[in-house]
Amino acid sequence: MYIVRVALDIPLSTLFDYTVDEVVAPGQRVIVPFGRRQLLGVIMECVATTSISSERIKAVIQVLHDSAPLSAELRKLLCFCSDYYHYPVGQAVLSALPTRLRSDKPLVVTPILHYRLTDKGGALDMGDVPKRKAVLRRIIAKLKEHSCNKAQLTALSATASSQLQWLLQEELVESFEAIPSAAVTPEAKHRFENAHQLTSEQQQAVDSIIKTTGFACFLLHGITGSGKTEVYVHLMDHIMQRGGQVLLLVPEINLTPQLEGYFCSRFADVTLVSLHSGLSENQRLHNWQLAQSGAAQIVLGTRLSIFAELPWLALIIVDEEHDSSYKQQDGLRYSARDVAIFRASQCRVPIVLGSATPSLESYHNAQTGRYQMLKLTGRAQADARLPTVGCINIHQAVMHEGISEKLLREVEQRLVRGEQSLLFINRRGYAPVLMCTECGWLSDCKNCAGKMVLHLQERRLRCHHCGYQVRVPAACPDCGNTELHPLGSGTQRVESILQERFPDARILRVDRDSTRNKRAWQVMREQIHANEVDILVGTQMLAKGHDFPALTLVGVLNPDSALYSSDFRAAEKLFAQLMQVAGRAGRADKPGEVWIQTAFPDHPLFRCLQSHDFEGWAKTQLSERQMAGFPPFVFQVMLRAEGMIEAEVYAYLNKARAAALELKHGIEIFGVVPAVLARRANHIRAQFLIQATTRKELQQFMRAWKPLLDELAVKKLRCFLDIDPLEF
DNA sequence: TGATTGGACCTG
DNA sequence: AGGTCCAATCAC
Repeated sequence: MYIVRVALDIPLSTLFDYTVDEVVAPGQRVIVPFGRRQLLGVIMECVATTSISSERIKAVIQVLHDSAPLSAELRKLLCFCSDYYHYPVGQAVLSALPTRLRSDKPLVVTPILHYRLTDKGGALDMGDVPKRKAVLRRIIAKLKEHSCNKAQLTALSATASSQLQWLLQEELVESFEAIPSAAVTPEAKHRFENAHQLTSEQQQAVDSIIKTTGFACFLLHGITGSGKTEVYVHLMDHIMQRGGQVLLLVPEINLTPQLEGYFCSRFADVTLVSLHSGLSENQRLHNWQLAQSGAAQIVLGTRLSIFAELPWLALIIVDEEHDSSYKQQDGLRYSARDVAIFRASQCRVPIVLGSATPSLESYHNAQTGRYQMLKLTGRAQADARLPTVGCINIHQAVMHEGISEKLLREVEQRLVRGEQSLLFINRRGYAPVLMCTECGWLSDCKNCAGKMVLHLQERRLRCHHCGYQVRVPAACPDCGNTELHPLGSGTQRVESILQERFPDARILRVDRDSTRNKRAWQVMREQIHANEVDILVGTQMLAKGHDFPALTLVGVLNPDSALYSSDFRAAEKLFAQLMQVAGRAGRADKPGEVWIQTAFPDHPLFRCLQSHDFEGWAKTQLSERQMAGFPPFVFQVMLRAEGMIEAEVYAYLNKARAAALELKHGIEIFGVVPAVLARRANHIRAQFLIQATTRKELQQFMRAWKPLLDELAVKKLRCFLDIDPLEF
């Protein structure tokens, strides 16, 4: 008879002890009785004794052998996260598993179909395939390199799936089942397409990283176009030569198919898998197991892939490390970048944080010597120039409904020259609020403290916080006045203004509304690349990744709200975003121009942007942060609560705050304040902040405070702790 | 009078 | 979380 300590998906910070009569290993999945029900759990420890009396302890119902046990390394990582983020250990463990492994239903492994050329297809000469069938040619070319799964092929184009059907019908391509292999040691069997000569800066960066043994954290600070990806490729090659696995984190799902295609083209015969929430359950499990068995040499994924098991992990890369999507905003509120650093140190492997605009946290750590700074200052293609950046003072310029005459002229020039323009505005919909010209009525949401956004196309007012929508009223609901006036502009309004001014221009709007359909964004990217678009209007979606070679003009419409935001990170975020969007312009042989419409053309943010001076910007920001006592000079935790009754929310937070003050830890405890959106979906939201000058102090305080918090917990309220919060 | 509903308590 | 137990409240 053995005793095991089991992690269960229960919001309690303990493990549960069970007896088991067979020999088991930690990390195995088990089914256990829990109250009246049965739950799936993971064995975290095998122990000799328990404090649970023999009458109360129950026996494991079944030990599952259909999946490999979680490694000690991953279990330790998850325990660290549970501890650091003060989140129930069982929920932390279970939330890291692919959904199929969290269910107590037996695992039926449905094989993933792969595709390869038949003999008939292999005999096909590229000359036989019509030039006009570009997608078909790409599929065949890809399959000539290696077999692919469906996801890899459909990533090539929006129409790839129907072309694949045709190829199968014609028996040029056949499918076969890929069986997840048993544990393997990766072999250096790949062929490396070393297409580019590294610049000396790139070579130096690669050399510094590969010469380290054990843990080291590098901040790869490289301007857009300086060839960070090429550094990654060379590092990966080096690691894979030695039989190691590489974990590459990227901020968004949208970026994985392109990157997956790119790395596959650089490394023939490499097993690369992606991990993100967009995969089917089956595919996700399959890829997870390929990583776990060691068969996948490269794992490319979003934040959740930081919990992938990699027995031969030898390098972690976090691309665009400043990106806030690395922070999970519900449940286990982890920062994948920070967890990655912990994981690298635990595994004694190097980690590379890459960015053109590092987070001030990382930049500060590099300045103080905790990380090693590696700089790429030159563009990889020597002839490519940085875009010129200028400001248009909106108080001195001739404006047409929010767009300056100057910017419109610039757009016109691009139209004449057959080049593309991009107008960047971080607001979707037609106008952010509708107003009555008579009585001043505003389109408030009935469930939230926010305003309903006017969507003219759909003729709806929509709340972006709770999803509530109504038809646009014909008259003011308060006074009956029929003159309702849209205030401010969003992407839809900019699109219609441009269409009016340039009736013949092909305008494409890219925001969450226009790309809601799964395929839509990919179709649009293809249109942009095929030069079927003259003017792009879009939100931050357009700023991330993706080169648009014909793009030579970027206009930024109203970024000023970030300059006087209550969120101390708003300016940092804006700088990164503008740097990124500016990087879209003029990447090929044509120089790019960026025009920013602002009321504050002399603001240091724009000054630094004009001279492409990240370092100057970072230094002014860091000294401001130091004076104000903000991160990265302090470490924070936020306690938030939401509930239907305002008094209950505040009563809970005030009690929690009193308990914190009572502990007399000498750390800073701020007052209870309403959240930025004080009411959302009819729930009152409030919060308070605690900060300390070191992580250690904060964690010591948390260890004393957390049990008191658990005692205060009220069922009717949703309460949660956010360690190292990014949003306020 | 039984039926419904909400809160406290517990899970090994 | 989700289930159970128990008591207050409700409809007739």
